[in-house]
Amino acid sequence: MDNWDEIRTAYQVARVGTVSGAAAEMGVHHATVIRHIDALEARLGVKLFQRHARGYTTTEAGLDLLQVAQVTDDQFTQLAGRIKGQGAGVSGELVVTSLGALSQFLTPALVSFQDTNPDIRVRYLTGDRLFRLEYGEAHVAIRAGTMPDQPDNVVQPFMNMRVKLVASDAYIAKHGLPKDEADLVNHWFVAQDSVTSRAPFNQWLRTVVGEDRIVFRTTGNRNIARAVVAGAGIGFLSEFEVECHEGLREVFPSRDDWSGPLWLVTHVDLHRTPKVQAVLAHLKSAAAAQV
Amino acid sequence: MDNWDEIRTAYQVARVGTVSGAAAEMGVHHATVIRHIDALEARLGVKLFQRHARGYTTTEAGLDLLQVAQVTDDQFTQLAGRIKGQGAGVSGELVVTSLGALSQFLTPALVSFQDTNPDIRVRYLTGDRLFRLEYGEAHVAIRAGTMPDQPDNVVQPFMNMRVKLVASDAYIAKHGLPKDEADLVNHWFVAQDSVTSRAPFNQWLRTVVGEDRIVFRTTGNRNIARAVVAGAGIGFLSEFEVECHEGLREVFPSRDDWSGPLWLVTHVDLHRTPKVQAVLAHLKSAAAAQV
DNA sequence: CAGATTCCGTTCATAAATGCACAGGACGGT
DNA sequence: ACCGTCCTGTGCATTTATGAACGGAATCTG
Repeated sequence: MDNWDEIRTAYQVARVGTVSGAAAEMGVHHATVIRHIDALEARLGVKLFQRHARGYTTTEAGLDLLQVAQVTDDQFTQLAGRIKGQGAGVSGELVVTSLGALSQFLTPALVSFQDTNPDIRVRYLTGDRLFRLEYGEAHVAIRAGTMPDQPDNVVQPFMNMRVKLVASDAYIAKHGLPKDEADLVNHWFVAQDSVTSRAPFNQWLRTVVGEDRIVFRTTGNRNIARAVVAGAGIGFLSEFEVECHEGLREVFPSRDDWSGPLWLVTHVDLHRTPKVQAVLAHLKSAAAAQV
Repeated sequence: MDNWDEIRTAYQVARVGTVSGAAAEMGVHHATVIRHIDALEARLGVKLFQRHARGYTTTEAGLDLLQVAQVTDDQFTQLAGRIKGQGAGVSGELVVTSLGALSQFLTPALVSFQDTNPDIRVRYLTGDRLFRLEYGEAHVAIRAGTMPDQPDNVVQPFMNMRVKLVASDAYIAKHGLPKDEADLVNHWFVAQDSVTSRAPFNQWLRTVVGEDRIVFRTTGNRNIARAVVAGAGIGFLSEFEVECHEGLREVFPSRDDWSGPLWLVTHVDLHRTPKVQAVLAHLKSAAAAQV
């Protein structure tokens, strides 16, 4: 049973009772209606209508089709309403993904967004692997580093993630504070496990101190924070993470060339929808308030 | 929400996950699939899919469409099965119409037909007005008189309705039996009210006896039978009606030129269906058994 | 009873949808 | 790192479906 348009034509004829009435209803020529009916009946091998001078009256088969197609028509009308409304309003699911390090900042921003848009259901995904926008895994992604250049992605600058070089009180009690940059080579550090990290502060660290001074390597910002707190060494933490740990002190004032840009990335197919636009605006205003 | 074919295309894409897969499924070119999706999305104003190199993945709107169209597809498949099966099998409603005079013969024939086809629901309509096949009021009609020549009707000879010239015992006791045809002018008759009746036996009666010998006219074969039984006069009754009344005697042996042909009439749109063919065969065999 | 209306049904010109061929990109295996 | 495969996307030729016009039949109406 392919060719649903012919079913729709037959439905209209069964509903209205005449070919010309159905043709006017659908805005097509009545010859088209006749052709659809003939084709459908030929394929089914059963007459759906009895033709006479006053119009078409349904056979039993046509009556069956009428009832089924009536339901279908209602279903499709409701579906169209839902889809159009969904595109217009700000509702449904909203999936945002980012590096785990940003959860301190993003979580409250997303909560307040959900608060102002009660029809939204937020899913905030963080993880080591990159969630891919092009597979529909997220509506909005926050990416760090150099500007992404995926062809189907819409990229906007978001904010700078300030990082601070901090040490715990326990570490300072044991090794003291570095006097200046040159003194850093005499200290111990905690850093990202991946040697190839392209984050600006990691590159800076690699140029200033040798690899042998990095005594603790781990994966994930959370583990780095724990290691710093435990006194394993000096390390870079985002300003959000510094705020939520006790006993951390900044060993140097933040340098601008440490901070890497963050990008708001959306898929081109979703970028124009009001929902995505709304959350983008909300996140940007939250970022502005942060500074 | 017109153009149900595009919905079907979108449904297949949502189900399969790729444009080319859906195109192969439907036996069309993948360019057609792309065009359908684009047109549907443009009309809805919402993206149904996110495009990427591995295929199409549904958005929320596309998922909604998938679920609705899935139901529709099932419904249409079942509908096609019902309609095709209905065309193939002998089931459903069967509407037969005839003159009331034939109910004595037709009713048992239709009962036995329903007995051998339990899925049949018989509606046997008799009435003064002619039920019109072209409006779908009946599947099969039994007509008397000259061969009908409606353009959309299929006409087959059915049987000859034997009529007998009978009188009641009460009449015979009063007036005696006619000795021969010439003696008929001395008797009294019961006949159809309509002077213009074209039934052969009525025409014969008009030529043999004068109008003034017809002392009782009424409408409907049933009333004629009652008048004859009551002794009002001699009258023509079908052989079926003679059988079910007591005290009637044939005044002459039946003449062949009294009997008028009966016709089985079906609408051309229904004539080829197995159901109609089955009932036609059954009625013909019943007529043959009658003779 | 005759004109007017409203249907259906068919033929031919036209517009629209379809198929084809090719290009470009992404992914996976060797 | 390269090649093969599978996917999407687009311009062009063709088939297909559609629209316009006419004819015919039945019904309604005054």
